[in-house]
Amino acid sequence: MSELRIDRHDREAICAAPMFSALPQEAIDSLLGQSELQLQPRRTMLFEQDEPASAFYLVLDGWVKLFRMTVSGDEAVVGVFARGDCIAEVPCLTGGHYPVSAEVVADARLLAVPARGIAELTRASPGIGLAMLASTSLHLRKLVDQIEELKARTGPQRLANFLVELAPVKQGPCTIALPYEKLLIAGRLGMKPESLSRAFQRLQSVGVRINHNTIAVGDIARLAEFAGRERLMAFRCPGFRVGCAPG
Amino acid sequence: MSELRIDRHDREAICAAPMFSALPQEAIDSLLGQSELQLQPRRTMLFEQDEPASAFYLVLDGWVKLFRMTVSGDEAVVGVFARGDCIAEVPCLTGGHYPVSAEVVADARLLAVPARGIAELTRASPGIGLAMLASTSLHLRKLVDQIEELKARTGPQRLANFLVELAPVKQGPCTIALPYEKLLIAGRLGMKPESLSRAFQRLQSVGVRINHNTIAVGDIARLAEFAGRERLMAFRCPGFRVGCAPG
DNA sequence: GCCAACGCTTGACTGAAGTCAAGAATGGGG
DNA sequence: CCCCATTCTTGACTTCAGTCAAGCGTTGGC
Repeated sequence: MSELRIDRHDREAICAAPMFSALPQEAIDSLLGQSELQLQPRRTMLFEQDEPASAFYLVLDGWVKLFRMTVSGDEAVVGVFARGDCIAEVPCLTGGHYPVSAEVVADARLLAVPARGIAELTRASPGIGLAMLASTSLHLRKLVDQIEELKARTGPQRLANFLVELAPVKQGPCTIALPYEKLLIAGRLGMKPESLSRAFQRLQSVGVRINHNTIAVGDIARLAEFAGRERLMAFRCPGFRVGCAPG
Repeated sequence: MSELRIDRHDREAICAAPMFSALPQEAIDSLLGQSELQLQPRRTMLFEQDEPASAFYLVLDGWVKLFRMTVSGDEAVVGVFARGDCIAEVPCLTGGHYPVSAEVVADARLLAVPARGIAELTRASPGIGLAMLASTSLHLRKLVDQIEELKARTGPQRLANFLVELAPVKQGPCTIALPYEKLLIAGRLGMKPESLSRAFQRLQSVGVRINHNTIAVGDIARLAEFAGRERLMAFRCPGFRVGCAPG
């Protein structure tokens, strides 16, 4: 729709993406020639689950959420993607359908690469299959990480881990600006907003202060240790009894 | 170790695997020539997480479990693979490390394809990158399915779904033989053996009878419907009270 | 044939997280 | 400016699943 140009800055981001980095310059040029720069406002859909894959996207700015609608109507967030991330390149190349839906959750600038473009390129420059595999490999890892996380960590631990990944430092104190709304963070971490609130509260006991969108961490290393802890059963009150005695 | 031959029957299974099906006959021959047929008994490891990927495996018989050890020492099962399934082809091709560990959980016959073999083949027959992408695409889908399942379904629902996938029919009654031990099924479904036991009990109310390793289902369609239900809060007894009255 | 090991089940209890409902805070739109 | 919608927080309650412990049944070794 809009006449937008790819500037030098964007070009860097594009070339750094795993799926482009292994390609020769002219292959990239060819793809960029067919691609379109899009501005998509928040709350718009890039594509819906089960549609035939017609294009893949590279995020230049903003945030995009990948999710599935479950039978019961609520959504399962599969990932949230930012600048430099590539979305749906696999179904595009294999000629399949999108396995998830994609929604813009913060006004985004995107590079949309049409599927037919890749199909051609594949014949012209055969190495591209391998290049994409590198990209896919990353996605696989992330999904496996997510499964491990869901199976083995509690809500507060997942949140702690999320914060550690966002943190600019490896140890010592720091402050973190939450990248998007808590509603979405909750989805990303596989819990309800109420549970997220409580998870934040719990983290106060390991030196985390919350103020709207900014988080102050006393010691990142301590937070990281908490995230990896073996299913926190801390906070046990010794002589505590519940309800009425039996009999 | 053993001098085993690939018979016609195995060849069929190999050619049907997504990552081989798109390859020309001579490419397959070349790979098979370098590969080794292995017999691996139960409880042996194929590879460990973080080892450099030296070979990938195609399962011809038996069952192989992929998992991760968590910091706390218990394992998160990422998948359980059977005849026709391909394991670890991606890290092999991209020259990375295994992202998970693999253990044989039922005596297995495996085709082990060395990594260097693929590297060569990649240069000789450039389409192979795409072929593998097809295979990878499947893995991605399965992982996404698993994440959705963990996030949106209860234990009994996951079990119901597991049974439905095993069932030979789409509706009506049938009996199912559990493919491996309940201990492993529990892992695969992301719960403890105790919880699995209870999940089986719950399923009795939707027409499931359990007898050791064989499951009798009254109506598969009913079970499938239960699996997709919106977080079963069924089975509430109207006038039921627990424990002692308050005050 | 006995005993130990293992896989599985059961019960009682605890803690984790979803639900429902009510309110505070924020942020546009008219 | 006010109003309404959205987001976030809090509280009370319920359900789900893990833990601990005991018990049953099968299997395999001696």
